[in-house]
Amino acid sequence: MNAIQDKRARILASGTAVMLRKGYSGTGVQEITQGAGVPKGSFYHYFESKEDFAIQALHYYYTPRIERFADALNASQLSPRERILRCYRDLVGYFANQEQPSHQCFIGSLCHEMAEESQPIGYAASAILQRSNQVLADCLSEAQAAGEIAADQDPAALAGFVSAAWEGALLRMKADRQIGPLRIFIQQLERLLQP
Amino acid sequence: MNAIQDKRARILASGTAVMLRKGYSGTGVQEITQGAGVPKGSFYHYFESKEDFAIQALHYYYTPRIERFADALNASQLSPRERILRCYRDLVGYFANQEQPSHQCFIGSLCHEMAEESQPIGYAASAILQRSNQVLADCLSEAQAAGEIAADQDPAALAGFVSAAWEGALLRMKADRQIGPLRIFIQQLERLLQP
DNA sequence: CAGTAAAAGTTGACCGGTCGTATAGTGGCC
DNA sequence: GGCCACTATACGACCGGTCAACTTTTACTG
Repeated sequence: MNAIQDKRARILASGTAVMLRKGYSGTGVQEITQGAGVPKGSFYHYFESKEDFAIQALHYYYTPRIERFADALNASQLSPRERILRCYRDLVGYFANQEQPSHQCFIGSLCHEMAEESQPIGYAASAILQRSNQVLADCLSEAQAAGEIAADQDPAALAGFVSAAWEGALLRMKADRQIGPLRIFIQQLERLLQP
Repeated sequence: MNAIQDKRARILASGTAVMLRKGYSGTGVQEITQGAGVPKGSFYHYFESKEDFAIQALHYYYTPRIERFADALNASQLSPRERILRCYRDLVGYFANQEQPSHQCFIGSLCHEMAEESQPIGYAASAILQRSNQVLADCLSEAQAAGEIAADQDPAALAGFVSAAWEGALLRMKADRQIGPLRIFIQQLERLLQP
């Protein structure tokens, strides 16, 4: 009972890590199971296919992250606007502390590679992005009610724009290998979140 | 002389198209040469390796695009701000006319997959993004001089932010299979480009 | 309980293919 | 005949996925 959960989790952990680095096509089932220390045959016992695995991995990876994101945006003594800014500033700080700024956006890489070829993966990715968007939109709505951002902004639309811009900034950082794009993002975000 | 250029170009054209759809790892050398109608053996006569090919393909694909982008942003009777907006509106219009909105961002997908694993690809991608950025920044600078956008904005930074946001919007469109994210981008861009 | 048979869970050897790449050769031109 | 741009072929490695065989659990019987 616990054992099967354990193996499944180990495959998920190992596979997510590898896919994060090498992408979907670049990752072999063998490499995943090897990293997890389980026989290759087990992979297809716990997952229907590599595609199915990727979908499970997406949820495995993002469920706790979205939860933490929501916590950071909800429970705080700061104003809604400041909570959002702090969130992103913290993220930038995290990357700034790396000697070689690098980041693998799991959902971004999976989308680019597979959203078109595989509808199920596209759906899963879309659902996760939507959930994350909702969290941010709720906080923006709160900020709007507090008069911290312009009243004529649609919170959901603004949330989508901010998420997209962040995604793009991460990609740019990856290419440039420096956090300049993230600093620009913060600077523009501050400007965007104004009454 | 012409023949070798022709074959090289055909490999580039075919390979770029395939990689656009399937990504770097998902594309086989065989598939590329098959699509180009040349023997597989020829591939390594014209390109050092698959990695080298990807870099050449990046330039092959983006050089004319950046040129057209620059033309659209330079030679026009419209104001700089309107030229930028029209550019992006046209792009959105293009996607809106597809029954199934889809887009493959070559550079985005290559970055996600390879920017980290392969430094040469990362460099090439970074250089192209920078060139594209410069074009937009120049136009923004012009708009600023004309008093169309806020004077305290750094044109280069703003250009980077806009590009990143566009990139993210495209990715989101790909996952959602609808152009909502692009419409949001336009709406926020209009707001961003204001005195 | 002990014994056992059926069911469920687990796995590694193996499948047909494709991968990126090296190289020995081919055919045509000086 | 010598040269060289070009390509057919072969290579070992690895791909995602299958499945028969093995092990463990479960359920039931005497």
